[in-house]
This record gives sequence, C-alpha cells and structure tokens, in this order.
Amino acid sequence: MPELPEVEVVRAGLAPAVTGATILGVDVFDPRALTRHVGDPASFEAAVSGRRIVAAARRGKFLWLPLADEDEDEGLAEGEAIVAHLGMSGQLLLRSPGAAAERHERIRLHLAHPVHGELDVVFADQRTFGSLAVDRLVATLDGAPGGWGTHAAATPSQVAHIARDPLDPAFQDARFRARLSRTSSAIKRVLLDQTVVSGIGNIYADESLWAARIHPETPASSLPTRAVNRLLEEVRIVLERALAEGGTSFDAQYVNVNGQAGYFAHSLRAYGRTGEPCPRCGRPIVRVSFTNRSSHYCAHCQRRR
DNA sequence: GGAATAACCTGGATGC
DNA sequence: TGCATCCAGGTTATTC
Repeated sequence: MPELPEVEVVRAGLAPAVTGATILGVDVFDPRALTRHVGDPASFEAAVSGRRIVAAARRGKFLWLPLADEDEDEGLAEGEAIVAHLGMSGQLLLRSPGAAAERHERIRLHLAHPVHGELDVVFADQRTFGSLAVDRLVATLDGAPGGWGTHAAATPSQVAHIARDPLDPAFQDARFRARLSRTSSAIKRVLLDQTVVSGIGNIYADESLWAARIHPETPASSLPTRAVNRLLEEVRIVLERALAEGGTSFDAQYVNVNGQAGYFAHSLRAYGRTGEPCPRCGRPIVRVSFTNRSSHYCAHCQRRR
C-alpha cells in the first residue's frame, strides 16, 4: 500500500526523467482514473498537452507535477499541476514509447525530454482508488516549500488541507503535540488522519506504535509529552528505514517507476505478523479489527493505559 | 464542529 | 473444480 516511503521512491524515480519534459499527448483508457479531475478526459488532455513539467513534488501520499508553458520557470505560486494519488494500488511507471500496455493501465502520458528523448509515463491501478487530475496551485499558508522536490511555496488546491509529513523540514512538532492534546481519539486513528500528520498509513502506523510501545487505541490526549516525542522519533526512524529499503512490497501492487519491489516487508516488526513472536518479548503479535481495517500489536509490550 | 462510519474497487485467498 | 464470500485499505461524503 503506497505510503510515504513508497510514494517518495516513485517521486524520486520520476523527477530526473520528467523534469523539463514536454507532454506531447495523453491516452485515457479509463475515466475512473480521473475521479479527482474536474472535467472530462478531453479537458484533462487539453490542459496538459504541449506543457512542460518543471518538477516532481510530494507531500504525504500526494504527488504533483507542476506545469509551465514553454517560457515559464518553476517557482510560481500560481499555475497548475498534474496531481497524482496512488490510492491502494496505483503505479506510475516509466516506459519506452510503444511499449506493451501494462495490466490495469488507465492513463498514459507521452513525453519528450530534451536529454532523454521520448518516454511514456504509465498510470496503472488495479483497484482504481487512485487518480490523476489537473489542479490549480495555491500558496502554502506557512510560506515554506509545498513539499519534497519543489522550492515553490505552493501545493495543488486538493493537497492544501493535507498536513506536512514528519520528514518535512517545515513539520512543526509543537503543532502536532498540541493537536494530539485536543483529541481523545485513538492514537492510531490520529496517525492515519492526513490533516494531522501525512504520509502514514496502516503499515507504518502499526510499526511506529510498536516501536514506541504504545497501544493503538490509547486516547491521544492521554499520552504524556515524553511519549508523543518518542512516537514522533519512532515514526521518523521507521519511515526513513523504509525509504532506505525502497518501501514495503507484499505483492506486485507496489513497485518503483521501473517495476521493482522494495524490501522493507522483511523488516516489519508487527504489521502482518499475526501469531508470530514479538521481536522484543517473544509473545505473539495479535491482530484486531480497527475501523474497517486491522491493527497489529504486541499486547504485552503495548499495554493499554 | 468533531468523531465515526460507509462506500468506492479488484483480485487473491479461503471455505464449501 | 467451481462458485461464493471475505479481506486488503486511502480518501471522502455522509451521518451521528
């Protein structure tokens, strides 16, 4: 499931290939892949064709490719971008022009790069929770760059409500602590709330809470400052380790832009290890239903307060 | 206004 | 073997 490390791997793979490239044309094979786009496939194609990609940016699980006309530079707080969200199973793949269609291919962008020549960016998505869109850029409220991979203090309007991720230099720890202190919701639910902290999904929420020895249903406001700080530290460690290992792949659902899987699944301590011994105390990891999904934790190490 | 829940979707795994 | 059901989960609209 693409969370921050997986999306960042995709962004980092796209950036050198698409930055500076001009979009020659678009093929939309499934309009459901444009559910975030206001307008029909023809309007999407018209909005991007002939324009130049000036960066590959990311905040949390959202990616965007700021667009410029031939005589514009990046850095504008206005303008438009192609926004991408991979949802549950979305992939962005780099392919040679004329390469065979991918399974579940929904959209293909045809690009011409001044150095690399022509290439295609394929958006494939099995479960169709992901989508592309053209969206206007809006200035960030704090004046800092919109996210990783861009110097422009702007994000697509669809991303404006998304909080910064814990690896973002502009992430404010104090603001995070204050937000937690105001809600009695379960800490795992808060970690999954992208308006509080972005980039964390079910896998890394379970892993971070295990590392910080916090029960997933602990009311956020009951956590002492020391525990919140430890949790933030563990979140960052888990995300950085996963990023270094290329992300988490359980099957072919998550791959980088070249179709290769990441290795972090081998390093998971709690997620998906139901019944296996806790790496810390040896007692079995348990799985419980949690808001239409699963939580994995050690009932001994992560006792409920 | 905050919190909880349902719906969207496909394919692999499981049970009968 | 074949069919039916369950499960995975990010985001958002809806409901409480």
